[in-house]
Amino acid sequence: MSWIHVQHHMALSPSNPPPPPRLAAAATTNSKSANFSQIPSWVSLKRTSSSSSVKTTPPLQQGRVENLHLVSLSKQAKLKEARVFLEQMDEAGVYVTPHSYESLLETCRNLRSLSDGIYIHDRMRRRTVKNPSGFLENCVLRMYCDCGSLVDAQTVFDEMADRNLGSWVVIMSAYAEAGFLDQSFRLLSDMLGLGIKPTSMIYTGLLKYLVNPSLVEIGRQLHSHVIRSGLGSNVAINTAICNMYVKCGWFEGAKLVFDQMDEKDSVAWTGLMVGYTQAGKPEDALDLFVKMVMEGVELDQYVFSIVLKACAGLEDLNLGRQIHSYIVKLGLETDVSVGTPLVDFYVKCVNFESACRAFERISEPSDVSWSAMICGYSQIGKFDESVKIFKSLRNNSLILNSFIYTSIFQACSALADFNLGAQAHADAVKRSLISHLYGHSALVSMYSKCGRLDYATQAFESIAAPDTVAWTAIISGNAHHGNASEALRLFRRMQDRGVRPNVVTFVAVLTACSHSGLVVEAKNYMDSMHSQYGVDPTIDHYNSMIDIYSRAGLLQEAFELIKSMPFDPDKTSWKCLLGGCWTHKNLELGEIGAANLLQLDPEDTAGYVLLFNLYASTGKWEEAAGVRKTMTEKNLKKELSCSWITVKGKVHRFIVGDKHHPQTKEIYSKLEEFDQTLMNNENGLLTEEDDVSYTFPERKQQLVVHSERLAMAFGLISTPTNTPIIIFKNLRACKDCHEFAKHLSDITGRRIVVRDACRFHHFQSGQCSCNDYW
DNA sequence: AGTGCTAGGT
Repeated sequence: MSWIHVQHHMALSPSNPPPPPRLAAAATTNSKSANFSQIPSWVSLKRTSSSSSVKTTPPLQQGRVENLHLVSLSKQAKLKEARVFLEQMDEAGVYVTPHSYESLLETCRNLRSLSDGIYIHDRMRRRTVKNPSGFLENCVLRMYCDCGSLVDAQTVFDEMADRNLGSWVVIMSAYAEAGFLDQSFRLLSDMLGLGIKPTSMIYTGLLKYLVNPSLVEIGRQLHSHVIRSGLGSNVAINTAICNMYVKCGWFEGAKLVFDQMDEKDSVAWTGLMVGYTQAGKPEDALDLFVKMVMEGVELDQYVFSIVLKACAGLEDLNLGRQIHSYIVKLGLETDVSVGTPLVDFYVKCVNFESACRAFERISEPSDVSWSAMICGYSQIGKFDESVKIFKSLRNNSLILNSFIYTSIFQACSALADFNLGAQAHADAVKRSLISHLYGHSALVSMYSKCGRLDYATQAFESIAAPDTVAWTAIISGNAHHGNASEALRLFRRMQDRGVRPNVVTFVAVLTACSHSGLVVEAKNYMDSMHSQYGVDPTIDHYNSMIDIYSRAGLLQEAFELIKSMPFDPDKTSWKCLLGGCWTHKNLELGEIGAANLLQLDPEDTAGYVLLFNLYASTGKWEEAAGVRKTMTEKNLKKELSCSWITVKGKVHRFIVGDKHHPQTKEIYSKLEEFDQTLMNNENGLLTEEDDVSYTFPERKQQLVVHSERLAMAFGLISTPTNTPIIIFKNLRACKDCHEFAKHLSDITGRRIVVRDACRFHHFQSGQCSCNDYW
């Protein structure tokens, strides 16, 4: 039994749509030559009695249903099934129509599946398609080009019987896109040699791949050729030339061409504005917009998207609002291509409420619109809202893109949510939605900030060609985990690979030095930044250096640097000095530091705390009392200290002296097992966790357990002994708790990781990775 | 035919 002898009828007409494919149900009664077991019943043409009654309809073309099924498989991107089905059609001798081939080739192109494309092409040559039309040949050609096999494309092109202008466009553009401009131009001269007159498509196909400053000379030559060939007034070509010049950074050329265009529509204007905006000249783009409006050019949604981007670049809230009202007047604010950049504009101007309102007006928000909102929430620190959007998009099977995943990795970094971060990572891998570099760098940083430097390293190693940002992420990760030597080794490896460090890289390098007390090395990096790397130090670098000197007790050097650096010292500069003065008990410089700090910000709580400690540690109790009094008068309250730990995906938060946790009893009794001399606060200093009233000497008996210890104790009783206890806290670790963690790691044999506001501490066998230097 | 918005590292 073969299909081609079976009658066709109306089963597939619109009024009687086919039932959904029932793949398994159809696997029944086929015999002999062809095995049709995988064909849905509505394709195999065995019909029941009811169908034979519709005899009035003329039989459709033989093989029609099979070809429809083939096209349907290909449209669903089921190329594997399509190949199996093709073979069955072959065996049954069913003709495959050119339209089916066209559809299959298109799917191969879209999926970039060269192997399937080769298979289809082979089959076309072997089988029925003896004289393919020029159109179908072009489909094959385009398939090879899009699948990246220019060699095959060239062979097809050379052997084409029915070459048309489209064929030339396809192969020339493909060579240009792949960077083989010499081949494109070789073909252009072949073409001219054959007396074929190129159309505008030929030129625009080439011009769009010349948008690189190094190619501007070639672009100029092509431009002059275009003029000589008589196409100098073609709008499309001139627009493309204009785009090429502006994206090559040759603004005069672009303007010249633009001004000489007789007719220019919004596309030409938009292109030029894009060029200016990308080149960091948003003002010029906005000038063009004003001109455009005055000349009465019709404005479309694309115009507004780029204008809003320009406004966002300038963070010009006023101008943006004016344009917004213009958009509303034109009734364009519900259009997703206008609404989305509008949301982004308000986010960039840190006006989240307006962003929300703009978002609400979009009639059909796209994944890009949601992406902009996710960024907005992250920007105002509402990372949990970002995560909420992500989860609801995912649960509702809405479209997600690599931008969204990148933002979610960032949110997980900020929330230190390892579980969600790892889940999102797996999810993104499954959907092939990790952006090549952006996503990977965000992953490196996410894993590192979640305390998993091992995963961060793995994520980094999986990047084929890490760029400056990716290297910086892994260097910074090692720096914060206290692996200074590894950080510096990576810094050298980066340079060996020819990747240039930038300002941020040096922040990471100095951070590594700072956390390990590498004063000399830091000084060398600082000195070589400008001379050797051409990177000018910013105040952040100077502050790092001040911090390094101060921690090392080189307070005079720190002070000299503050006075001599080419920036006005900011709060951080003085705070670094003051911190060092406390640790190294230098009253004189400490008072200078505190005076300057409190002059810059009289409300800086940390400044008072440091000064209090400085006085207390040098026995100046009267002065210390004065500081405390000032704090009370100013009603300065410290940020509430808290520590948290994730157990089985649930976050357990503790504050100082917390007794709210359901397992409070077990937690406190666990703590009592450990040495009482390691209770906190024994030295009477004010720590980050303490309320001022608890820490005064006369009150020192009133001990309150720090949040960090509560979290550690809870970790001990609720996690398996072979796993590290990972604690996060919002403030810096206090010295006593640090000692306590060392002690705990020693007697319990557990690995303990504590991330405080500055860095990670890895405790093992009574030692900390920071070597007590932090 | 030629055009747009969203993302990484301190």
